[in-house]
Amino acid sequence: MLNLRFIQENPELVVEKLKKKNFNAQQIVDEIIALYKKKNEIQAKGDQVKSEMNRISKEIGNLMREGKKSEADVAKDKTAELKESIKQLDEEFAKIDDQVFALQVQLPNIPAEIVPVGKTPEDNLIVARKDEIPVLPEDKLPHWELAKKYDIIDFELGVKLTGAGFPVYKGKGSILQRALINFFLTEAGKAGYLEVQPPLMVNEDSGFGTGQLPDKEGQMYHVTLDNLYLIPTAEVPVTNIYRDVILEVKDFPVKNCAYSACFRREAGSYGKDVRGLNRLHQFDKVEIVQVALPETSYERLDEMVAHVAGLVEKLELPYRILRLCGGDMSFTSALTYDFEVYSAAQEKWLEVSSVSNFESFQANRLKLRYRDEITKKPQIAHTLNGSALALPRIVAALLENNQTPEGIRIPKVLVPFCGFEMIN
RNA sequence: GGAGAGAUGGGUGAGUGGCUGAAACCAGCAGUUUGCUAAACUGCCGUACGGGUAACCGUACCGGGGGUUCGAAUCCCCCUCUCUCCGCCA
Repeated sequence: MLNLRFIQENPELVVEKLKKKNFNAQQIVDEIIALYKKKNEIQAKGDQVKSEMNRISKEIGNLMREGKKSEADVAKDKTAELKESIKQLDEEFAKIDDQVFALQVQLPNIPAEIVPVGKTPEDNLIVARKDEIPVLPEDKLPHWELAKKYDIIDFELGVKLTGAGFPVYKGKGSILQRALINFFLTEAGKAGYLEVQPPLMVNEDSGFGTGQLPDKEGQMYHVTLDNLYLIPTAEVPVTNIYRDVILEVKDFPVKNCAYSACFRREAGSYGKDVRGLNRLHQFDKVEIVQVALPETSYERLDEMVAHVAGLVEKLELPYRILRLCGGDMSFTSALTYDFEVYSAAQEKWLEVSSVSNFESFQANRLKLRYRDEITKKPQIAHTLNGSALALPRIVAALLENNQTPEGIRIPKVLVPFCGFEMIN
């Protein structure tokens, strides 16, 4: 959510910058400014009337204490009109306030200066690549076939228990999952992230704080009986730790990591792109989250990107890093880097991580602030997060790229976590 | 699920209709004293919106929403959450 004052003071800038996200903000911004002006007028008027009301009330109190009941009654007569006026102004104010808010939440975050112009994933900018594609035998298999061959992931069993997109990991498949989670958390810990285990369900306030609600309600599983949402990513509970918090400068940088299962409805996505592990309703992910000072948040973003790059390197996977173009970025992000690994049997790139700086967009909703050392006033902080990493597509690439006639080779770095070197 | 108690500023905790945006204490910040540390003393010390270059001023906020009243942290209603006991249970 963009700051109201900021919109009001920089309307042309907002409209201009949002064009990069292929978003025409002109009308919304115009309406916001008109309403904002009106809102201020009503507030000024209301505050004045309330001030008068408070003054009379105090006077009545004094008169009563002095026993001047008849004078107090005279004063009381004056209040009826003021009271009615306050009621009307309050109602009008609330109405406009709601209208402004409804418009405000429709505006996406402003993209950073270096975000490439573009509309589709083709316009994303490849900023780094390490893409020596492994040479696989003629009879190479996609991961869903390998999963069946070695009996490590059972998609049909998941359908029986729950439905499509809820696979059952078995034996070495299950151990591989556990090993990856442990590896990712260990690496994050080494990089200074404090590990947390968050709840897997969140309330509405949390959903709003990170931007899932109200716009993307259909993406989450909703437990209606208790009005809770299954988290689509640990970003939601972990970032919301800092909702309504005022940090001190000495608290920075704030770095948290968390493993969680993630739940996504993925309504409307079917077909060959969702085969096997490519797109699931439930999957595992280790997330890294940072709260940063505005002036250093882009340094923190670079640090996070470097951390994620280190992970895919250690897993010996071909990868590339994309700087997302305006049209492919999320609503809430100011700058996003996607990581893709190459899945050599499917012969396609799979997104395994998305690392973003949200600047003050989430923090505004979260009321996440820090106390400025000089002015001592609360200022909006910046939030960032990234996958480090999401498991299923990593597993898909590992299985496909490391298949050999003898079985599937486990990358060296994972062997101590797995306890075996081959899946066979 | 049943019964009861409660929700006040960073923390503890006072406050049953006006002099309370809120005592006191602790923590924190600035200063005085001090050879250093400690202690003592003095002052400051919530957030948001609006106005003002600023000092500051106005308004709102004592879990959330509504009501009574000239006036509500305080009285009434609804909701949420927390705690205690009982039941159930990993």
